[in-house]
Amino acid sequence: MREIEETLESKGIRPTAMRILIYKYMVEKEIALALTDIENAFIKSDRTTLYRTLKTFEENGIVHQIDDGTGTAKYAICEEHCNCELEQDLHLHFHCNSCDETVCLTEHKIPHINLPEGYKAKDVNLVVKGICDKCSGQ
Amino acid sequence: MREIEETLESKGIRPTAMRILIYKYMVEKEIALALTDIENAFIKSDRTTLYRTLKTFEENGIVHQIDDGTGTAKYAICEEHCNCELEQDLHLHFHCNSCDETVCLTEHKIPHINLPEGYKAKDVNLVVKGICDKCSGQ
DNA sequence: AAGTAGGTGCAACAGAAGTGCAATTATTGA
DNA sequence: TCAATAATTGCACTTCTGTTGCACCTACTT
Ligand SMILES: [Mn+2]
Ligand SMILES: [Mn+2]
Ligand SMILES: [Zn+2]
Ligand SMILES: [Zn+2]
Repeated sequence: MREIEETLESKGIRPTAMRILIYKYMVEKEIALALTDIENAFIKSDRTTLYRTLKTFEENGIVHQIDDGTGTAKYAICEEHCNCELEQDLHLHFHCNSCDETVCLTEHKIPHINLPEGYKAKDVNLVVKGICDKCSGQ
Repeated sequence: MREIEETLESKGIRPTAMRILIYKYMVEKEIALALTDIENAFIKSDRTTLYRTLKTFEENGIVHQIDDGTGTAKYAICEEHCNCELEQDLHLHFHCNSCDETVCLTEHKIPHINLPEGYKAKDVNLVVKGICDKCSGQ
């Protein structure tokens, strides 16, 4: 708890009760979460607060946003020393068509992509869809 | 014109006036288009018609849908012998942060991605963002 | 020409994202 | 300590994209 407070403070944001709870929840879940997911977990709090909390987290490099192709944005806690606010977040994401969960595969970095003449890459997004380990293990 | 009719018929859909015009428009544009883009180009036609036309096109392998990370779906004409209805569409897409256009880089196939034990890939989406050739050439 | 299947237009709805403003809570410093 | 100030939260409302139901129209079939 104290640890989470320090993490938030170290990233320059004030560790309010709400923020600590949301951070804790996201760490425990281990999968990427949509605003709606968090909304359902914190029914006593307002959507806008959760929305702005995620935005603040993102702006301060606490979470990164993931576009997994489902149409709704997902968010996941950044790794310890990730600096995705500065550079791009290089790991790939996996979306399971069976359980509908999206996870960060932080160990799996995105390979270098070469582009035609004149194109300059700033960011790369790689999402693999299929069946996750939990679902294929049945 | 006759050519477009034949293309549509060969894919099993009726070549109505509307469909021919939309197909023609998408071929000429050469970039991936959102429903709204097409809507603005065909103000006399209804959103729903355009929406369902794109859906029909997609279901019959005439266009493929692209999620470029902007939050709105884009559509682009499929290559001559692409069979993205059956397998996944393997080329990568590029979104320019300057002109906001998304293009298919059909020559650039997505490299093989290896996944952790238990994960099974069915589809891969790779989007590179940055500055396109037209915009960097200035 | 009548019947039928497919295509189109209108209206309405759902969900996600985003904004303005007032109320509340936390921090500052006199 | 306590008023002033700044940050955070909650409520209401809007916009945008995607989607569906239903009625009407149009084009093929026999
Ligand atoms: Mn991630
Ligand atoms: Mn493409
Ligand atoms: Zn799964
Ligand atoms: Zn450009």
